[in-house]
Amino acid sequence: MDTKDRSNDSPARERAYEFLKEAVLTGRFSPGERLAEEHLAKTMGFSRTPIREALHKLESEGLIKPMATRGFVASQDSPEEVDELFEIRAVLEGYALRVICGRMDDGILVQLEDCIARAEEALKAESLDRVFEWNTRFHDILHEVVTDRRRLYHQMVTMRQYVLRYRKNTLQYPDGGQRTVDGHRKILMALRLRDPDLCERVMREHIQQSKTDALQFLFPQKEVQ
Amino acid sequence: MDTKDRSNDSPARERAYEFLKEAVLTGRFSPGERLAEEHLAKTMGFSRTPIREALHKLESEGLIKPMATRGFVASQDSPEEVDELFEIRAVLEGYALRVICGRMDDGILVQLEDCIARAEEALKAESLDRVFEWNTRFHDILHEVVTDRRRLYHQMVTMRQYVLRYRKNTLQYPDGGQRTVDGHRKILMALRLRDPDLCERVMREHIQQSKTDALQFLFPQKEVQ
DNA sequence: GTCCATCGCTTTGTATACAATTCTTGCCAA
DNA sequence: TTGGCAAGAATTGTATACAAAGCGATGGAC
Repeated sequence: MDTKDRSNDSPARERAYEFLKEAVLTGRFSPGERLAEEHLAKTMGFSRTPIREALHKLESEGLIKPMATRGFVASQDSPEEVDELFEIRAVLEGYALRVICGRMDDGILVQLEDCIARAEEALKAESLDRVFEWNTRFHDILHEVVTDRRRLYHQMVTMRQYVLRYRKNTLQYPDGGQRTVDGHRKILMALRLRDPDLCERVMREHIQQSKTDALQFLFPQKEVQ
Repeated sequence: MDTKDRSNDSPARERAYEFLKEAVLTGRFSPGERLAEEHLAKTMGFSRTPIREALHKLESEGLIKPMATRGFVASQDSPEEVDELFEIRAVLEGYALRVICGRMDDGILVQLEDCIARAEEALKAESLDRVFEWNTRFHDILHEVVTDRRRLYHQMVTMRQYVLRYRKNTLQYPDGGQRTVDGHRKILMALRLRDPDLCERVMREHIQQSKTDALQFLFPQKEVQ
C-alpha cells in the first residue's frame, strides 16, 4: 500500500526543519555563522519558503538567534544562557515529576528500575554510550506519563533535546555517569514513596547537578556560581 | 501598489501577527473558527506570506491550533488546558520570584508597596478597572527585574498576556479582587523577608488561586479539582 | 591618507503564480 | 436511502519573481 519513500511525503518545511535542527544541535554550523536563506535553500534543494518557515520555528525554540537587522545566526550559548536553560528545565521537570508522582503505577516503576540497573551495568562496563542511552530512556519513560499535558510535554522535550548534544560529553567527566545514575535512583525512591514534594525537589536537584556538570564541561575556565 | 502602507514602519509580518493576536485574545474569532490564509490576507490587505508567518508564530505560542490535516483554528481552551497553562505559569513565576528575591532593593519594594496601596484604594472605590490596572503593574514591576533572563522573561510575558483576557472578568467574582491584592501582599512580605523558598511558594499559591478563580469564571458548571 | 557619500551587490521581505492536497457536492449503483 | 466514488472547488504548500533594505566597496573631497 504505502510503497512511497517516507522521507519524501513529509512537507518540505518539516524536512528542512529537521535537517537544520540536526545541523545546529550537532554543531555543524560554526558559532555565529550566518544562515543565509538562499544558500541553505540551494544546498538542501528546496526553495526559500520552507527554509524560512523552518528558521522561524528554530528561532521560536531558541536554537538560532535573529541578528540585529536581518537574518539568523547559529547561536553559541553563553554560560548565562546555558545556566538559564537548565534552571527552567529543572523547574519544569520538577513540577512534571510532581504530576507524574500522582500517576504512578507498578509497571512504570519496574521499567524505571530496569533502566537504572542497565545503566549501572553499562557504568561498570565503562560503556558510556550505553549509560547515556539508558539514562535517556529513563527520562523518556517519565515524559511519556504526561504526554497529555501538551504544553508541559512539548517544552520539556524541546529543552531536553536542546541539551542532549553536550549531555553525552558531560558523562565523561569524573563520576558524571555515576552522579546521574545516583540521581535517578533518588528519583525512583521519591516516586516509590509517592511523595510529591520530595519528587519535585529531587528532580530539581538532579537537573541542577547536570547543569553543574554541563557548565564545567562547556566552560572549564569559568567559575560556576 | 504600496500606497497604503506609508504610515507603517514595522514589517507586514509583525503587523499581521499583532492584529491576529489581538483578534484571538479579544475573542473576535468564534471558537473553532477556521483561519483561512487567503481570506485573512484579503481582509487585512497583505499577501498570504506574512499571514502564514504570523499564523505559525501564533501556533508556536499556543494561541491557535493546527487542524488535523491543514490550516489553523482559533482555539477554545478546554478546562484542562487552562489548568495546565496556569500551572506552568505558577511554576515559572514561582521560580522567577525566587530569582527576583535575590535581586531586591528598596526602590522596588517601595514601588510594589505603592501598587498594592493603589489597588486597595481602587477596591474600596469599587473601580475594578483600576484594580486590574494596578495588579497588572505589580507583576510588570516584578518581571522587569528579570528581563535579562530572556527565556524566562519571554515565557512569562507570553503566558501572562494569554491569560489576561479573562483575568479581568475574574476579578468581578466575589472577592476575586480582594484575594488578588491579598496575594500580592503576601508576595511583598516574602520579598521583604528575603526568603527565597517562601517567595517561590507564595507566588505559586497566588497563581494557583487565580487559576481557581479563572476556572470558576470560565467553566462555572464544572467542578474544579 | 582619511572620511564620507554614493552606487551596486547581496540578502531579506512580500507578492504572486503554480502545484498538490483536501474538502464538497452530486451522481450512480446496490 | 445510503454508501462510495469522481469531478471540481477551495485551500494550503512550494517556487519564483520582484521590491526594498542593508552592507561593502569605490571614488572623490579635503
